[in-house]
Order: sequence, then structure tokens, then C-alpha cells
Amino acid sequence: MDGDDDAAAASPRAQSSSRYKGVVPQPNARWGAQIYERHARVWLGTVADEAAAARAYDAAALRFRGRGGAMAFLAARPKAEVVDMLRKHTYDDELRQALRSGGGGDHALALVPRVALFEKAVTPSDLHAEKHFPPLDEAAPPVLLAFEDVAGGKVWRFRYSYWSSSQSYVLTRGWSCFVREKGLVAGDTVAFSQAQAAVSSSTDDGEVDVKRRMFIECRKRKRNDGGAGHGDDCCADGGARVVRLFGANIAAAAIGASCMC
DNA sequence: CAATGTGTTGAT
DNA sequence: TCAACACATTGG
Repeated sequence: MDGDDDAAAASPRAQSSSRYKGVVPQPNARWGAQIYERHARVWLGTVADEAAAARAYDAAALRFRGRGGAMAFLAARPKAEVVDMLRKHTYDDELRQALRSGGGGDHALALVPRVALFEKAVTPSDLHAEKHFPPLDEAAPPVLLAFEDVAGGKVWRFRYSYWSSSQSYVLTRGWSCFVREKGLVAGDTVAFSQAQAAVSSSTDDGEVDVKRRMFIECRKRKRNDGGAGHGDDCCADGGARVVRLFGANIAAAAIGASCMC
């Protein structure tokens, strides 16, 4: 470690680096924003607020790469994630959504003002998700809901439908993958939230639909056992445990048949 | 003089 | 493409 305690205050650029992309510390304890395009650096100016600099970069990124389409979409994502999307057959959906919301992905996710929807432990319980998610007619076909992962910005898509057999609303397709990849076990909680401000996007037809961006965040319960007696192995029951989160008792066959993992 | 943004380099 | 660092330039 370097003793830049007082140096950080006095010395120019000692303020280490920014956690935001395109944001660089300036000598006077201010922040500069820059973006690279075609081998050249485009200076976006200096501001006092680090977050403001991040927003400046965001705006620029949208301008420079917003209309880039799939190229930008791909460029903005780790190769592993793209491969992942292809394997899950969600590439088209996610690309469409990315293009609609404008931008190839924003790292400043944490800056989006959100309001909490609900939070629930991953355990059998009766959750009334229908009070929070978009209205779903019992007769209507299932819808796809997209949630942006607060940790990383990855988009998780779940099929949201009503099961008349159990008279409950459930998240099915995609949920087991989410649980597995996140390493969730019973006792952990998953928090749902949505952007405070609605986002309106116009479709090709000229229609304008207003949506709220929805977010998902994992909160792992503090673990107390050292790994012995692994009764919580999440793959043991094929993810059925987690689906019960919504009070539904999903059949293994239902997931297995359409499993995207 | 303080603030700014370009030159430049090394890394990913 | 990116950020770290140095420094020439700007302008009040």
C-alpha cells in the first residue's frame, strides 16, 4: 500500500482512479471524462462530481455507439456473456431490448434511481408478485419480464405466467438458471426493484409504450456452516426449490423441457 | 497562478 | 481501446 492519505488531499492525481469507465482524476481533485473513438481520445470536459463525469461518458457512449446496433451491442459485452446468451437462445431478445433502450450497455447502473418492489427469502412461501409486476390476465399468454442485474448489469429474463392449477403467479423459464449461476441457496434473498422514472420507447410502428426498467439483486445470507452436510445443494432438485418462491410447485418436467442452461 | 486537456506511454 | 502520468497551454 502507498501512504497517499494526505497525499490524496494535497497531491494532484493521488485520488487513485475512478470506478467509472471513461472517468479520470484531474490534478485539482476534479474529474475528467473521456471516451475513445477511432483510435483517438475525445475529451468531454472536467467536472467536480465523479458521478457527473460518469454521466457525461454515458451520454457520449450513447451518441457514439448508440446507433452502432449489434456491433456496439457485442463490443460492449464480454465474450463469455455473448456466448452465454447464444447458448440460452436469448441473444435476439437481449439485442432487441438493448437497442430499444438505447446504448450497448451502461456501467452506471448504480446511478439509476430505483424504488424497491419487494424482497423475499428464497424459501417456500406465498408471494403475491402480481401486485408488483405488470398486470397479467389469467387467460393471457405468459409474458417475458426482463430484470437488470444490479451487480453487473446483466439482463435476466424470466417467463411470468399464471398457473390456474395452483392459482398462483410464477416465474418459470430462466429462474432456475438465475439461481444456479448466482449460487443461491435457501435462505438467501432476492430483491426486486424498478426505476423511479418510466422509460418510454417508440416502436417501429410509431407506437409509444411506456415501461419501467426493472432490477434484480441477490442478497446472500451469511453462511454459518463450513460446507459439511451440503443439504442445500441447488442442483439436487433441479431448481424446483426456488420456483417455490412464488408459491408454485413447479414440475421438474416443465423446467427440464425448456431448460436453457 | 490554477485549471485544463493534449502528448505519450504501457496495459489489456 | 483504455487509463495513468507528465506537461504545455490557456485564461482569469
